[in-house]
Amino acid sequence: MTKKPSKAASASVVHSGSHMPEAAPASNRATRAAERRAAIVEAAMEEFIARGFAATRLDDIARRAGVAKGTIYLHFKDKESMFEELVRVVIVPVVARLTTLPPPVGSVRDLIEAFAGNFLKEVIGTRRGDLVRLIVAEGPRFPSVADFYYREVVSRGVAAMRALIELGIARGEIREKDLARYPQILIAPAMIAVIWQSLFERHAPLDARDMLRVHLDLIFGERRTT
Amino acid sequence: MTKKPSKAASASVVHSGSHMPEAAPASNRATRAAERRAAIVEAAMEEFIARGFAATRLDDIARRAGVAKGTIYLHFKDKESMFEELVRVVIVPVVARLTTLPPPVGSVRDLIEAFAGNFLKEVIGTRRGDLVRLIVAEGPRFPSVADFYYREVVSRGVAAMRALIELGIARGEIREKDLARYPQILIAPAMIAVIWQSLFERHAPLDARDMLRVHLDLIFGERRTT
Amino acid sequence: MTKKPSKAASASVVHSGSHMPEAAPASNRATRAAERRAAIVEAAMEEFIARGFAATRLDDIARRAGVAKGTIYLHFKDKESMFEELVRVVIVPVVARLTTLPPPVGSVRDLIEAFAGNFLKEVIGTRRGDLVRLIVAEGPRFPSVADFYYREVVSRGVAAMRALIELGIARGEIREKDLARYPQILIAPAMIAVIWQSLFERHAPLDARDMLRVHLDLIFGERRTT
Amino acid sequence: MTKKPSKAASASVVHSGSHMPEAAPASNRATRAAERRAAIVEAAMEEFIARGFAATRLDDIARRAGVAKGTIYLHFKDKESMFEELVRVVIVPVVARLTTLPPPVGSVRDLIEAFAGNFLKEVIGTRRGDLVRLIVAEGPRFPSVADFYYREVVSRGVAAMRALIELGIARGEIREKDLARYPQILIAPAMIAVIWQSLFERHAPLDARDMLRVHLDLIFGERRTT
DNA sequence: CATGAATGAGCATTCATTCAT
DNA sequence: AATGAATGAATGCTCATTCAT
Repeated sequence: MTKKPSKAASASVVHSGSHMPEAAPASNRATRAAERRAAIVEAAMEEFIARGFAATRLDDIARRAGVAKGTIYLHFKDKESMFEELVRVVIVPVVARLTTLPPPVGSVRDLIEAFAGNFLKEVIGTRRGDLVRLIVAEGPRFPSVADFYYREVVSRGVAAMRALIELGIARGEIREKDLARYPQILIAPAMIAVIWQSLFERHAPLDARDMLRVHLDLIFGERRTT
Repeated sequence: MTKKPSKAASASVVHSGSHMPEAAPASNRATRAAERRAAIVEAAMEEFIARGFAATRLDDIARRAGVAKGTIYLHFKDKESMFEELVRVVIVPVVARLTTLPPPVGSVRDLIEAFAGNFLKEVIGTRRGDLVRLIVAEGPRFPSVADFYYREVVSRGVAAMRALIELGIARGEIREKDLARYPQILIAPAMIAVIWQSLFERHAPLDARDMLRVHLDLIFGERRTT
Repeated sequence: MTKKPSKAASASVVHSGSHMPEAAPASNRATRAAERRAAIVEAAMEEFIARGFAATRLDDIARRAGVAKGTIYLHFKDKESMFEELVRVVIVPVVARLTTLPPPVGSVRDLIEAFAGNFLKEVIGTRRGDLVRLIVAEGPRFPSVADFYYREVVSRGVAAMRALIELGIARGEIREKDLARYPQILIAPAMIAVIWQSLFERHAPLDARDMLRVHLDLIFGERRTT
Repeated sequence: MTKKPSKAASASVVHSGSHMPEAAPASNRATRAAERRAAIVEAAMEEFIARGFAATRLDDIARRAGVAKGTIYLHFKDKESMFEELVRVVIVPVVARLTTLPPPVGSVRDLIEAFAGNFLKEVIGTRRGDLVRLIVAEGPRFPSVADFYYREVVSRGVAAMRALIELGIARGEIREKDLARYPQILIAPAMIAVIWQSLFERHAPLDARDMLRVHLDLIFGERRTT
């Protein structure tokens, strides 16, 4: 019935950040295919986040993407590989962006605060945050997804945090030396914030930015000047 | 063929802590019914944890519980309410146990360490830890579960932690006064440990106990004597 | 809608020859299951014969058998194994009957005529004849069916015919000694008759009985008295 | 990837016997179209023989023919009419060849042996033999194919055989006068040989040539000289 | 109460056919 | 003419739920 349901008008997770001149018609074959594929990925992510892998219907994805059901199979082998590729496609640019840290000028705390700011803006409370929860939810049934996520995001993030922590210790900004062994502690409140937004936001709103600040105070000692 | 698969011999999550006289033969009607119900809950939890709500088949639950499929419907209205009741049934005794804190003798750090010890033993890396991940996974599709979990576990846990933090601040054990506004920070590494066990244990084992100790050092200042 | 579509009233291929007292109610669980299974086999055979394996819809089989689609899967793993088992179930009793030849009294020609008479009555122009054509049609795609058919029917039939031919040669009834090397020649017109009925009956009716008689005249020499 | 799979290099069934000057470049529009059509027919026959009508995918035909899927629809209305036309196109030249019998010099047996030799070389164990089996398989679902096959092949073949048999009877070569009423008996072993090759060759190889010789011995009396 | 055979709505996937390029 | 991306009806199979025994 409703052929083109306005194509998920919300800000695209997939394309955000791309700088290609979308204004131009640019409707050659390859472009159209890429657009459709992106629409499918976008729609699939919405549905998977909202319902989980097993409960998501390809019919709904197709409808939301504005394509026919069969079209999905022109781009993905089956539902499972769609899910797996989807995670890759969405995660990779985020990682790329987050790991492009500003040059190490200023204090370690400044660096970490910049990182946290990015995270707050790009992940917490966004579709991407929901995706993190989705990975937590489906990881055990999709080892390849868990593997990918560990390899591309977690291990890198842990390594980056460890490097910063060691720098902070060397410069005397961080007192607790054992922290370098558990960079997870540095990240934990941010992860909790992500999950909290998904599950409990309506029960008790959480000021993630303020919480992260308090957490950094705990690690670096309270700041004299805000 | 394999009709009665010996009912998942592992330590029951459901009954631990119950004090009903199981020793007695007690094969009256009511007892038998209660046993069956417990077996179903136990089996359902295993299956839901392993596959998620949507992908779990009642057939498998019945087989694991050693009952017929129809029997499940004598105890639960349908799959959804089974899941919802299941979470209640499993969560309640855990909460009861965790909140039965020892009397506030000794330092606040000692109290929190006792709590963390319990958590390490009873939750992290156990079936109950998996249940937490399951709630994170299915929460958005089961508002009643998320509501229940928030009300019974999260809000209580947060309140309890806040009380302890305030006590610690009052006694001078904790320096960071803002921490009382975000007890989540205190709990975050424990939650991360729970999730880490489920998803990344095989990629990189995590010494949760040691990590929690480091985290407490961060909050209370390093301990002079271990 | 049409719940019980009168269950293919035609003479059952599956049960024909059984002498169980169907008059009795006899509706215990096992009996009912066997009846349903038989109904499915019956219906499946009709559909497979009429449309071939690939073009047959399980929906139609179910409707014709008077059961729900899911019921089929209580009895057969999938469409393929249903087809394979079906051939076995239908073929076996036919083989049993045909190989129960009358005791070798009288001439070899009498024996073979008795056999041909059976074949005319039980196979040519019947559902079972159609099944033979179906096996010819689907054999290449179902090696297991071709294997089974060769092992249970063809090799036995060839061996039995060879024994009769050798007996006929020994007794001087058959002159052509090389015939023992190709019992297929003896059977060939009967097979042609089977196929002719399926394909060309409406173009040119074939008196199979008379044709087989002429063929035997060819082999044994013309009969003096019919 | 493998766009043009070199077009099934084996001897073409479709073109064999054609005398068009393929050597010339001859790339005008009409010729190119005819070549494509021939490639499609060739590919379609391979696929239909291998999988049967219903299980054959146009995709596979197109790939094998080295054309795009849509191109098939420039030559054929749909899958059904492609199958129907295909049978015509392939059968006609075979019939033409087989019915071009050598002038009736020598004995009737010689004529029939010449015919059998042709059949052995051109049909039994070849792609065309498979096509016969395909017609047997799909005939009931394609009355037009069965009609065509009966009209063009079967009725002509039967008439030709009958003429030969009557000649043989008249000349005293054939004793069994009733044979003229059932020319099918003359052809039956050849048909059985065709089917045997398709289905049971790997179970028990059949020397078709020798079998046909024995069959002729049966009809004509054993030959004095080989 | 307990059972498990039976049901049928629901869904992933396929593939003949169309049509814009 | 030729292409192949797109379509969507069709179909095999699953599984939550029911109910006669």
